[in-house]
Amino acid sequence: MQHTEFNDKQIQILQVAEKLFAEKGFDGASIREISKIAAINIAMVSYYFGSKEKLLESLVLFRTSDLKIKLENLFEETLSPPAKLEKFIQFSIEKVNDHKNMHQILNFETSSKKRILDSDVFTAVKKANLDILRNIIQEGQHANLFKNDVYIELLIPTILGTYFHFNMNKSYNQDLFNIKSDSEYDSFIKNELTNHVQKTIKALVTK
Amino acid sequence: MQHTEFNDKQIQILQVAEKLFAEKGFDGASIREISKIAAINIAMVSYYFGSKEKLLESLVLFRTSDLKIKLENLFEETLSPPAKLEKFIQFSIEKVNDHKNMHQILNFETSSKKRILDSDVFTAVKKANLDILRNIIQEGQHANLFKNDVYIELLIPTILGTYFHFNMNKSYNQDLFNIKSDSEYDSFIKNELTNHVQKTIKALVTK
DNA sequence: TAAAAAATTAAACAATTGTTTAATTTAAAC
DNA sequence: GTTTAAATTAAACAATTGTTTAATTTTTTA
Repeated sequence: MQHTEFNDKQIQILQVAEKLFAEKGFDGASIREISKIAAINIAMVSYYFGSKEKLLESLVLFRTSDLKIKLENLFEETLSPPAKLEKFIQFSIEKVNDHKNMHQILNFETSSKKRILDSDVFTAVKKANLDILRNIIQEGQHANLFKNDVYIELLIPTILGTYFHFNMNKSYNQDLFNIKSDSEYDSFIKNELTNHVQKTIKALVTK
Repeated sequence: MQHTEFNDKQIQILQVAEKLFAEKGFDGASIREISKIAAINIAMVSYYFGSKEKLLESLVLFRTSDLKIKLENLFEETLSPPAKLEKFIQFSIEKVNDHKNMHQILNFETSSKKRILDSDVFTAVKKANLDILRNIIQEGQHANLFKNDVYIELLIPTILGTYFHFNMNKSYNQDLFNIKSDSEYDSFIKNELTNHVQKTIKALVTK
C-alpha cells in the first residue's frame, strides 16, 4: 500500500488499531479484538491491508503526515529567539501529545528487536525539526542572547523526554499531582509541564 | 512466589526472560524461545514459576531490590547542595542505565492496559528518590544557592526522561552522534548525556 | 436491467501459544 | 542401599493466533 488514500472503513480500522496497539502493544492486540471493536468482519483486515504487519505499516503511513510538525513558518516569523524557542517547545509538546497513541506505538516498535519499521521517514522528520531548533539557537547566539556552548542535539531529548516520561508514568503522576481526570492531565501538560520545559531550556541556553 | 530466594536455574530463566521481554515485549516473547535460549525444558517455567505472568511477577520481584537506588547516604555526606545535586543525577542515570532492560519492561507494562503490575513497590521507590531530591533542593534553598520557585516534582521527568528518550531512539542517536558501538553509547550516556542533564538542572535551579 | 466488480460473511485452516500430563531421571534423606 | 522427594523430559492438550477459502451480498458499471 503506497498511497495514502484510505476509504472510510479502512480509516475506521486504522483508528481502532492505533488505539489498541498503543494500549496493548502490537503483539498484545489481536485482529479479532480490533475487528470486534471496529464492528467489521475479521477477514476485512486481510482483505484491505494484507496482513497484521501490513496493517501496522499502513497505520504508520496513515499517520506519517501528521507527525510532520510544520514549524518551518515559525522560523520565518519576526519573533525574538527566546520567543521562538518558547513556541518551538510548546508546539512540539502539543503535537506529540496530540498523537500520543502513535508515538506510544513508535516508541515501542523502534526499540523492539522483533519488527523493523522503516524509519527513514521519522528520521527525516526528526532531523528537520532538529534543524529548525538549531536555527533558532544559532539566531539567538548571533544576537548575543544565547550561550555559545549549547549542545543543541541534546535539547530534543530533554524537551520530548520530559514529556514522554511524564506520560509514561501517568497513574503515578496523577497521584503525585492530584490530577483526577484525563482532560485535567492534558491541561497539566499544556500548562505546567510545558512551562517547566520552557523554563528549563531557557535557563540552559540563555546568557 | 513471595520470597526472593531463587536457585541458579531460576535465575538463569529470569535473566533470559528479562532480556527477551525487554527486546520483544511480554507478548512478543514466547516461553518456548525463553526456554530454548535458557537451555531448559519448556515445562520448567511452569514448574518453577507457575505461569508466564507469574514469571514476569517473579522477575519484577527479583529485580525490585536492584531498583532501590541507595541514595540516602548521599544526603548525609558533607557536600554542597550543587555537588549533591550533581551526584544525585549521575547516580540516578547510572542506576537506570545499569537496569535498562528492567526499566524497558516496566515502562511498557505500567503504561499497558493489558496487565496490571502491582506498582506499589515502584511507587514507593520513586517517592523515596523524590524525597531525597527534595531534601537536596531545599538544603540549597536554605543556603540561598537555589531559587525558591523550583518545581521539584518535575525535575525527575526531566532527568530520567532525557535519558529514556535518548535510549529509546538509540539507532537514530547512533547515527546523529556518530556512535559506533554499544559500549561507546554507554560511555556517551555516562559522560556527555549525564553532563548535559547536570548542566540543565543546575541552570534551572541555581540562583 | 444484466453483467462485472467490490465488499462482506461464516467457516475452516494451519501454526503457535501457554499449560499440563505422566513417565523418567536425578538428587536427597534416612 | 532403599526410599522419598525433586528435577527433567517428551508428548499431548486446548485455546488462540493470523490467514485463507469459498459462498453470498452489495455496489458499480454499462
